Amino acid sequence: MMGLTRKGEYAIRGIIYLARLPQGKVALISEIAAAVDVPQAFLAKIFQNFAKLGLVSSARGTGGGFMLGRPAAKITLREVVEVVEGPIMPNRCLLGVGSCDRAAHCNVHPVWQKVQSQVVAILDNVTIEELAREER
Amino acid sequence: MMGLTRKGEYAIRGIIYLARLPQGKVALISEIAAAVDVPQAFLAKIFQNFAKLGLVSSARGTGGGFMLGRPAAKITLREVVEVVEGPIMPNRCLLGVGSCDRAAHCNVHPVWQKVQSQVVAILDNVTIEELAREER
DNA sequence: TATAAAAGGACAAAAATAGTCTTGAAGGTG
DNA sequence: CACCTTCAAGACTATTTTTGTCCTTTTATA
Repeated sequence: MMGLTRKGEYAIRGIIYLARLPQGKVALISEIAAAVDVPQAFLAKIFQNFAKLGLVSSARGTGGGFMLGRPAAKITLREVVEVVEGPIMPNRCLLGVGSCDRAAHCNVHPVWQKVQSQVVAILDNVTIEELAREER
Repeated sequence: MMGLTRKGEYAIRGIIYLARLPQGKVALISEIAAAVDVPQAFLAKIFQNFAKLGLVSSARGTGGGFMLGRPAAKITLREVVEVVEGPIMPNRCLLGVGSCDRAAHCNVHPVWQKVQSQVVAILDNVTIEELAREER
């Protein structure tokens, strides 16, 4: 329960790979996919999403490829996860008005709200730069 | 992402219904299902799990039905959720040895560990008794 | 123009979720 | 005992989500 899907894992692995590259270096999707052991076409989709959101920048044609769209220290784990998994949402109830007619008189609601904000807070506080650091 | 399934929602609704019953009163699965608006056969499965774990006690035959297996104040939301959804597990990595060969040198790992323990802590601190209280 | 790459869309397979149905077992009642 | 009531258990089915694949188009470079 409450689990990241494979897509989420792949996304994290992929962007960490980019973050570990020397400044200014671009990487082909084929290279990234091979390096982080993810089906290339699947990873390509994920990186398309990244690109649309500006998390990575992409260039086509010879010499093209992907690089981070901004410094790794400015990309949070939350962003990466939410791009592919959607908003962190422990329960439908939290979707908003109308989605849970019970919301008004539902004591469980505030619990999920708390869960959500705690998880968001944790993931917001982790940057890709930290995750990319090689340490032991 | 990170979401409760319908089964989880149903489980919570169902056990709260039980908790709101007067002491010692038993409820038929048909009654509960109608009251909380859940397919009866599906809810029956959920309650079978509850019974196996002792969260509810069940009796067959005329006059049978379900009641809480212990005081609502002694049943945590975490227990209820985990019975039907399995352990709270934001990432496969946390499953244990061998499940993630990256674990040893993976900086993301501790983040999921933190998420897990935070969520568990929240859900452990909420009892069904609290959830069953009618207030406004 | 030919080639290299990402973008985008349609499709397909597999797994998880959500739910049904049928039969069996246990317990009461006349 | 015969019969009815209720939960238990397992097999089955349908739907949705996840996890991919493949093919065509667009953009860029040489």
